[in-house]
Amino acid sequence: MDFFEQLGPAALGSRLRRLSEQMTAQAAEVYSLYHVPVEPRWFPVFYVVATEPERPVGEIAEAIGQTHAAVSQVVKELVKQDLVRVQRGEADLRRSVVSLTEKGQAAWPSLQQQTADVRQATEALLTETRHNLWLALGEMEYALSRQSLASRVKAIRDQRAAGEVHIIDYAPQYQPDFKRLNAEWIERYFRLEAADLKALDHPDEYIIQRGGHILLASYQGQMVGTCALIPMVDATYELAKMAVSPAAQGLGIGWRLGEAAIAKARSLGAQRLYLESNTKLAPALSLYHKLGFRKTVSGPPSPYERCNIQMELLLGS
Amino acid sequence: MDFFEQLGPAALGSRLRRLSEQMTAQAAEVYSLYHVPVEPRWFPVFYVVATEPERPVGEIAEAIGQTHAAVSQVVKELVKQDLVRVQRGEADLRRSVVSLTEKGQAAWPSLQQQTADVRQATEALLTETRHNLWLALGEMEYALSRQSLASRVKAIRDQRAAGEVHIIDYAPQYQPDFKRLNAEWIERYFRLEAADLKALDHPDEYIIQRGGHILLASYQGQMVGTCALIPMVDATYELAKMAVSPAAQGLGIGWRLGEAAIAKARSLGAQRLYLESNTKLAPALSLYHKLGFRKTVSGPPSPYERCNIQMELLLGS
DNA sequence: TACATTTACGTAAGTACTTACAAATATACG
DNA sequence: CGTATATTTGTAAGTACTTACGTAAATGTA
Repeated sequence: MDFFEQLGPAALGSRLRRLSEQMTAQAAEVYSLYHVPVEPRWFPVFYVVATEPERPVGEIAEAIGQTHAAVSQVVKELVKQDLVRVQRGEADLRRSVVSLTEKGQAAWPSLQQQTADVRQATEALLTETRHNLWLALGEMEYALSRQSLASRVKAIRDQRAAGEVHIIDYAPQYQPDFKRLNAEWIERYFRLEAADLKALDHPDEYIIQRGGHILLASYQGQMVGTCALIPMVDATYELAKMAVSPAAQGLGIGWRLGEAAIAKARSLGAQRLYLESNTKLAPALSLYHKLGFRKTVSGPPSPYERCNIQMELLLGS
Repeated sequence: MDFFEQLGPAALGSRLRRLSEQMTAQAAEVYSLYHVPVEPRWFPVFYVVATEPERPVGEIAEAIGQTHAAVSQVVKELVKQDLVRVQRGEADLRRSVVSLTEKGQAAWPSLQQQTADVRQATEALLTETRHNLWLALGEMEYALSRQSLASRVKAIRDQRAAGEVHIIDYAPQYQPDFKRLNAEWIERYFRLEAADLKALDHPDEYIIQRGGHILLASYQGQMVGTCALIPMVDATYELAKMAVSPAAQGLGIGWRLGEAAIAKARSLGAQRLYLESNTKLAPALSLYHKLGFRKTVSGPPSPYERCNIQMELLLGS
């Protein structure tokens, strides 16, 4: 059972489940000790109905933090046991208003007694420990309500990943990566056009030798992103061939590439960046917008079929 | 959601489950963040197989605190995903030895990375709170391993019940209770005999007026137990008509009645108590033994068919 | 060496919830 | 006032485990 020790808090979820299952099993024993005709899993619903009568299913569900479906099923059982009765709501016929039957009323005092005993036992248990589980649970729920575990983990991963992402300049040996990364997404959404193949197969000839630049992003020893700057007229560069591998998306690599490309453009004396894209590519457009690009209509006609939106970023001086 | 506040620690189990479900849901999100072809519920098994290769199913189950059936099912899934491979044990053909495939090996580093990130996030989360959940869980598991919740609750209930159990002397208005309590168990195990009916219907005539005594136990306003002392020859009294209502069993009422009867017999100058019972009634025999009764063969023939064992308790002087 | 018992495992079914979907009723909107 | 949308509930199916049970292999016993 050293699994939990080895893993430590990374197994917090599993450990919580294990203890909760243990408590559930214990609860079953406690119930058999008292002679109450109520099963442990019915308790929350029964408790709410007993303390606040005439509640509809939905409200009970909200009170105990379960779904209406679960409550509906438990109520069905309780009706079968003749512990509660269900009536249509008076004002709203959709509602199922639940209240105790005579048998339910009769069972309530014993159940209250049992609950009081369990509470006393648990409270004693909690004072036996140095770290109070009840308070810890409350604090943990509060902390998670402020920021979920998933987003906390993501923040840590992103921070770690940032240190492992490197933006490097093109070199001929990267041509296969450059082609693969671009072909991957183009073929997913559109189809490769002749203009694509020329640039992807011969980036040296069609981009570098014409005064352009290509940047690549590496992560954990693999090439996971690219983008290119291609000179146009009037101190304008086109930002093109922006691609990030699906396996590396969500790491902010597009942003890093974009920023690096803008910095490179500035250092080349560019006054303006221009790009073409497609409105189907929502995440890409949102990235461009965050980088400062805005929609324009002044661009030249595109050689690519798939382009239906043009954007620009004025760099000032 | 004031259900948990109202109930307090009595709802500890439910609250644990709720948080564990929340964590499970968060885990699913975390997994989708990393591009690992492993589902959250596979993790424990995968982890053990990755860190300690060539483990049979049973050992994996023990390490992660689940049943072998659960592990068997997860392994089946993992085999379908080509993440692990199963071989027959070399020395023991019953064993299913599990090890990682190449694909599993390939997924392992990412999973390790993810685990490290989750651990870091959770550790940060734990230091954010005043009461450390991880330590509290450990302490709670330890406390429960020393004494289960059920037995703690039972101790509290018994203590409370002891104050509510009263042993009182017979009065004519208790005749229906006296009859009901005895008839209840006799009819459950045997059948009512003529000798029973005489004593149960007319205790005044057949017991009290012959110098005998009847004790009753009341609990929460109800009569839940009886026993009788019937004079025999030679300063011997028969302990008879011992009965405790099934709904009140486990509260030590039999013990209280027995002790009261022994005290009463002493005060009457009895030198010996005698009783007849049946070997089918194991709990009753164990109670008599605890009260000091021992098996004997010296008794007179019983007027009751159901009796096949005789016991006595010498009171000394 | 034969036979009963124990051990290891897989499969089926149960459990206590969930999500997904469907039906009935209530409300909003032109 | 009719129709679209929202709300409330019940039912079915899924989930991630469990318990129960059956089979095969190993072990103990006479």
